Amino acid sequence: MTVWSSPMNNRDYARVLQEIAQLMEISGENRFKVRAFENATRTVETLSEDLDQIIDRGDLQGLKGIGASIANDLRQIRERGTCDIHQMLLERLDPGLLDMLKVQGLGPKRIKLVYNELGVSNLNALKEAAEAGRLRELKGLGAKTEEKVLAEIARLAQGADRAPLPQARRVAESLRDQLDALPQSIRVAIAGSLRRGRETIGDIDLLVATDEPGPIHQAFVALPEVKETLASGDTKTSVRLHNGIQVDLRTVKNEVFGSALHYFTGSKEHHIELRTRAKRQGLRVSEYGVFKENEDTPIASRTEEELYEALGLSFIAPELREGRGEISAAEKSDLPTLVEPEQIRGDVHMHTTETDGRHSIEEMADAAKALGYDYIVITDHSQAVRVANGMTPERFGDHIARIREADGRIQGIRILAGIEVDILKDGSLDMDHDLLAEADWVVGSVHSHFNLDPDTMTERLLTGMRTGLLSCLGHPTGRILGGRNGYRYDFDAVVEACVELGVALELNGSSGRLDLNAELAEKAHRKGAMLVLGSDAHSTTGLKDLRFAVQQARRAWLGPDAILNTLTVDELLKATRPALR
DNA sequence: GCCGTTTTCGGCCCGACTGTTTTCAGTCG
Repeated sequence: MTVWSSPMNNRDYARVLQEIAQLMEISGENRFKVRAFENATRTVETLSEDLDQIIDRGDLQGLKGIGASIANDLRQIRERGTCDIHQMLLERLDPGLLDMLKVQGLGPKRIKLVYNELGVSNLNALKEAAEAGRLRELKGLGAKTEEKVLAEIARLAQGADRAPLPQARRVAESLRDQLDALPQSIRVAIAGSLRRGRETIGDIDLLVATDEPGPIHQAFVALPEVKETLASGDTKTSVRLHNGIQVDLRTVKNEVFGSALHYFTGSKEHHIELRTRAKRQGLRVSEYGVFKENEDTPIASRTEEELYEALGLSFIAPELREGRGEISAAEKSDLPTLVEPEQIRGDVHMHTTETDGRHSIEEMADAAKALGYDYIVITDHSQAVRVANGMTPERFGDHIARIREADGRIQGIRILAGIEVDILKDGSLDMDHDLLAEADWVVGSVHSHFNLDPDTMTERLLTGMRTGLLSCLGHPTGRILGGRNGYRYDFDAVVEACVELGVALELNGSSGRLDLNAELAEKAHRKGAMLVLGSDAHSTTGLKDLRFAVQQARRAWLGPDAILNTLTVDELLKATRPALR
C-alpha cells in the first residue's frame, strides 16, 4: 500500500469527516456528536499508518474516538469517497457554507441564521448581503459585524492562510524579544502551535508574566509590525501584523506562568483530554492552575512540571501534546525519551560557494563549531542542478581535495567530504561512482521530473539506492511547505529498501521543507529505517534550521537512538553504505 | 457519536472578549 498513490489517503478520509462535523454544526446537531466527528478527524489526520491498512486489518475501532458508527462511515468512504451521512448533509445544506466558516467571528450559529433568514449560502452572497446592510436586520448582528465580515472576506481573498513554521518562528522571536525588553515584563514565552512545532502556523501565541499588564498591552499594539488590533481586554490582546499573521498576547501573574504556558501551548485536544481526566479525579484545570473541587487556591500553577505532577502524570513535552495517546502514556510513565538539541553532534547536509551556498567551507565550519558540533559534511550539488551551479566530476574531485585540506587545517571540528547527488530520471546517479565511493557521505536527492507516475518514481528511487553508494535519501518526499506536494511513489516500498540496503532517510529542516514530516518519520522509524537530520543550509545562518528537524523528530516521538546525528563521526561513517565497508 | 479504576447510561474543558444586549449568546483558542 502506498502513501502518495493510494486512491484514498488519510487526508481524504479526514476531509470528509471534517465536512460532516462542520455541516452538522451548522445544521444545529448535538454539539457532542459534532465533537465526535472532530475527534475522529484529528485521529485520522495524525495517524502515522495508512487508514487503508487499518481497515484491511479490521482494527478501525481500536482507534481513539472511532466507534462502530464512524468505522462504518469510513468503510463507506473507502468504497465511494463519501458516506450516507455526508451525502445527506450535502443534500440538505450548501457546501458553500463550509467556506463561510473560515470567516473569523462567524460561527455555525450565525451562518445558520443568515442561511435560513437571507438564503446566503456562500462567500459571494455573504459579501453582497453585508454590503447591502442586510446582516444588521438579523437578531444579534449589527453594523459592526457587517464591517468585520467584509474585512475578513477581503483578507480571505488575498489567500492569507497558514504560515510555514520556520517563517512564523522568526517573526515570533522578534516580537518576543521586543516584549522582553519592556520594563514591566518579567518573562516572555512563545506558546501555541509554534511551541509544539506544528509544521504550519495559523497564528502566533505569546505569553508575558507581569504585575502591570496595562503598559504591556499598550506597547504591544504599538509595535511597528502591527497593522491592526482585533481585540483587546485586560489580559488578552489580538492583533494582525502587516504580513497577515495574527498574534495573540496573553498576560498573567508570574505565579501562574506555568499553568498559563501550558494552557496557551495547547493543543485543544490535549486540554480536553487532560481536563476531562482531571475532572474524574475531582480536580479542575485552567490557565490559572490545577484546583481541587470547590477550592480557589491552586495546588499547582508555577511550572508545567508541577502541573503534570499534580495530575499524576510524567512531564509531557510540548511536541507530544496533540491528543494522540500521550496522556495515557504519561499515566504509565511510558513516554519515550525524546531526542534533545544538545545531543546532535553534527550536520550532514549543507552547501558552499562551490555551488549555490553563500559561504565557504571555512565559514561553514566556523559557524558549525560555534553551534557546538563535532563534525559537518559538505554536500554541494551535482551538475544536473544547473541553476545551482552543480559540480562536474572534475570539480567534485577538486572539491573533495579542498575539503580534506580544510579538514587538516581547521582544528576543533571534523569536516567530511560529501555531495548531494541527483537521482536522475532513470534512477542513475549524476556522478562518477568512483568519486561517490571516495566521498564520506552521499545524499541522494530528486530535483527534476517530479511528475513521474508513482511506479516509475518508485523504481527510480530504488535504482538509485541499489548502487550501494547512497548514505541517505535527501528531502525524501520533495514537498514544499505551502507550495508543491511531494512526488508520488510507494513510500512503504522505499522505506523497506532503505532498511535492507542501509540507506538512511533524511529529516530535512530547511525553512521551506520539513521533509520528512513527523508522521512519515514516525512511520519510517517504526519500519526499522535509520533517520538523519540535515539543515540543507545554504549559508551559515541556515545551519540553525537543523533545530526544526530536531523538533519534527520529537513530534515523531523519536529518541536519540533513532537519529544518526547523535553518533560520533566514526560511528556515523559505519552506519550506512554497508556494501562499501 | 464515543466512552468507562465510580458509569453500558449519562455524561462530554474552561475562560476571555465582542457586540448587541439590559443579562448574555456566540465565538475563539
